[in-house]
Amino acid sequence: MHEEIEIVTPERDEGNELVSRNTLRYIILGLLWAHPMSGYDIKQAFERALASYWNAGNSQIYTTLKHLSQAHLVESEIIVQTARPNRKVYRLTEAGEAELEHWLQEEVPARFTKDEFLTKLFFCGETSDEIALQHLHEHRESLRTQLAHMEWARQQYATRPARRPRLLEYQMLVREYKEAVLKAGLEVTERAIQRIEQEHKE
Amino acid sequence: MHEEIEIVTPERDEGNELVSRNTLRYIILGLLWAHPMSGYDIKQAFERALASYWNAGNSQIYTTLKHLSQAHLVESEIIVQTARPNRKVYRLTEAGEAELEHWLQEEVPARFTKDEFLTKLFFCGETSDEIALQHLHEHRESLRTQLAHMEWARQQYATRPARRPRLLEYQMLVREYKEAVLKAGLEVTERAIQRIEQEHKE
DNA sequence: TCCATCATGTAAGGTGTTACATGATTGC
DNA sequence: GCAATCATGTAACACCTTACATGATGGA
Repeated sequence: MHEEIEIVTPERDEGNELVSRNTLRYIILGLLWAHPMSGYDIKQAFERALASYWNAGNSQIYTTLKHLSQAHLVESEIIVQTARPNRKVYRLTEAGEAELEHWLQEEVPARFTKDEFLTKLFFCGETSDEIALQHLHEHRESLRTQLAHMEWARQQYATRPARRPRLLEYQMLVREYKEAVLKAGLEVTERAIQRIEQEHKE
Repeated sequence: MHEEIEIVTPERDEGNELVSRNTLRYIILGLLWAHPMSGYDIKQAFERALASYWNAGNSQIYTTLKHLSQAHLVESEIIVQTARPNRKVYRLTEAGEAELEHWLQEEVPARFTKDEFLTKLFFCGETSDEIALQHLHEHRESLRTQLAHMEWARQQYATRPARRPRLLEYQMLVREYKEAVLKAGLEVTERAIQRIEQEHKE
């Protein structure tokens, strides 16, 4: 009896484009390129820096690491600890680096956009203005929280001495982008709230 | 021998909140509330009005209609046609209306954001500025196309005589929101392109 | 003749989320 | 004594995408 180890390699079609995108794989490769990390570290990296653009639960992170390992894109080493559970630290293999490089060059696929707030708001004409207002208020709160997080991130980037300035440069650009988009959304939301509240006072 | 018909009703937990969200279900209910429609019509409604906020393929639309039908939230009627394939037109049941109403009142769930462009840009410090620039150029094009579509939609809303002004009001708000967000993204993208191109001329 | 439109679907597989399981240490 | 943190994972399922299947009509 022997274990069958299934080697999962990303499939490419004739045009050398990935059939399945699995963004999470590449995010993990991108993170590991910067530093070798454990699954736990990766989850933390998401929460610190990436969560506004992409996020994943533990379970997905650990299973993806396993897949990457089976595809020989990463390799792991167990760091024995006494007072804490052992850590399984992953690093990129050469194949992993090549894979990441390929993803970075590849065009961003055009995908369906999905925005649950706008989708619900779209149908709010089928219910009362009170309900719509409540959604708008909640959304405003959410945007303010997110903007506060962006401000926090800005300060992090500003104060941290950059060991690798190129990495930081693009992370700051992404932060700037997200902040601008959130602000634009906030303005429209605030105007809408005012407008609807005005109509109801009259 | 008899067929077992599985009645799929949306599950609620004790707090009376939906366990699974299945936004597409509610979008379809929302569309059918306005007019009875066939699957084909729904696909077209997506392309005309909804695609910027949510979209779905044919296959998903037809299977979801089937589910909704099994859950007695919609009912269908076959419209026989001679020169074209028959149409299966769906309309809301009372249970369907109640379900829609419930969804409209329910808070928008906080979910992970996913933005493939920003995610890739985040890692562009790990590759060359040339590659980043190419992504930025492609993204700019995409934003311009989307903005053109928003302008088209604005004109549609402006010229169409509103049979049900409340429905339109919120659709226009959503359009306005999306447009503002796209514009904000375009500005940051254009600034970034200029900045990076400047650096390379020096 | 060839392609687009009308119209409805099935099958398979990839992706993402929730719930669950485990167990020691450190700080309040 | 209780909760949070550290640390890794499995199982089940919900959701989404791609590819495929069918077949008539009408216009370029």
